[in-house]
Amino acid sequence: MDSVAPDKLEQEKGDQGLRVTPQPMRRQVEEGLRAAIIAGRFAPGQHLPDRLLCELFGASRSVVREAVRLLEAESLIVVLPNRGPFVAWLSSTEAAQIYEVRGVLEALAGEGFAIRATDAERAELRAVYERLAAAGEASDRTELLAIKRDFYAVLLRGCRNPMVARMLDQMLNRNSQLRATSLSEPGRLPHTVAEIRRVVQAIEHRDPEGAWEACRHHVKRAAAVAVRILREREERDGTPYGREA
Amino acid sequence: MDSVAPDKLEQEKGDQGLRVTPQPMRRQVEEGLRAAIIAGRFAPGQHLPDRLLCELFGASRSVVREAVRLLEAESLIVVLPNRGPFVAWLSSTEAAQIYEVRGVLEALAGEGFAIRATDAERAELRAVYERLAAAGEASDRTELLAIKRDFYAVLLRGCRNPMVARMLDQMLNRNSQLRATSLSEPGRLPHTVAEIRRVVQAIEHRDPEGAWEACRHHVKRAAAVAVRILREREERDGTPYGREA
DNA sequence: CGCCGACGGATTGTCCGTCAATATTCCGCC
DNA sequence: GGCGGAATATTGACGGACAATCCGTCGGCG
Repeated sequence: MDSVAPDKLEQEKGDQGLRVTPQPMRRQVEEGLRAAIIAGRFAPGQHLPDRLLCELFGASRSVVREAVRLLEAESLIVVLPNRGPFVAWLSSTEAAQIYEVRGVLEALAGEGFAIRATDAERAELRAVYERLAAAGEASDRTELLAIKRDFYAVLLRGCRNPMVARMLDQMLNRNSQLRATSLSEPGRLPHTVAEIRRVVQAIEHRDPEGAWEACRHHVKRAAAVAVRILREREERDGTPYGREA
Repeated sequence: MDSVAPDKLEQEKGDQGLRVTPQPMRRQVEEGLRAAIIAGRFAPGQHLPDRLLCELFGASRSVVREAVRLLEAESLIVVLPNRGPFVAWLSSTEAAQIYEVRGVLEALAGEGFAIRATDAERAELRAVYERLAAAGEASDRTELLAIKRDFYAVLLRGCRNPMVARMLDQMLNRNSQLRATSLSEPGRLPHTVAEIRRVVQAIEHRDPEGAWEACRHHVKRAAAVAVRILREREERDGTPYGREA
């Protein structure tokens, strides 16, 4: 059994370089489906027959099924035996657990950023924060979500730990629908801005412990709001997953 | 676009109950392949042509490819475009990053166990620890690895947080080969036992903070040993992945 | 009237054969 | 001996086919 090791091949994904060959079809389906779920274009709990996905993406069943398998591993899709794929949904307890994990990962990312990021990256983070602070209550949700997405993009890049980035990214994807609702909670925005400011300030002072605490604090607050909303919704209409189109 | 939610279906995996229907072939391939990689039956960096996997598991290409996709999402397999799947390998810096993530997750698990585990589970954990303490230097690696696997099984069950369990399980799988080498480091075992004892004691005292610190400390120590060994190995033979049969 | 069971449609799980695109190997040629 | 190109192997993707399973419906029966 030979174990020939590929020579100068990188397994990192960051170095696709100047590669011009198109992504394989599978990736396109995978990314499209992931984006659609994260954006809430499919309702949680919705059934996704592979025939539907086939004609939606214009791909064959093999490709669709492989993409579904990947998203299943990310817990964005749940595959029931002999029933097929469903869009994953969250109960309030699951959401609380996710926030718990997200808290420590985000703290780790903040700490790493404070230690290892470049000055340019610090400035970038500050700039994103300023955009958030400038966005008043008037801004719509999509604007706010975009800013927060950018914030995390900078944070995950600057923390210099692809593993943290991968895991935290999964967590953020997993509760992306929730973030939309918790961000739109009336009166929540000023608190969010203040919490993020603490993170940015700690990072600018190169204070890893401070960044750690600020991140954990922020996630803890966000979790409290999101879980409360989710629990209220569950009490109101009995089902843990939405039914909006 | 209807979004009919399946009624009392659970998406948790823990409740397969008394289900007697055989797992789909795909799961068998997936689990077999995962187990083989974790056990080190394939060398890191080894190429796994799907034809090989097909006749190895007696399955068709579709099944094999879907299983590979899942393991790709777990980072146990790396798929190079137009080259196919390879067994993932670790550089010393990647290993360090994994240990960093594993540290906070394990701390979170320990904390959760201290807070939420039942008395029976505490006793179980203590029992596993006693087995570890009893196993002298004489024991072979497979025995030690089995005990540690049991330890983590109890820990992940008792922490009452399936998300932490999933993530941490992935991390443990990812560096399973490393654990074998770091456990067999001469003189390391007594330290390991002492570190684990601190974890168990803190949990028995229902001291979440103590458990947190003890877990982080244990992982930090294990990381130091593993990364050092890996770095030495890289310096010695230049390649970050083994070539043993 | 309501429950139970059989039938039929729909969907998944799996396999197979085919074809194009790409990577690897090897061989002849200069 | 090095180089270029053909031959081969492997992946990426497609579509059809078939059995097994699940779901809803309909009809029979107590």
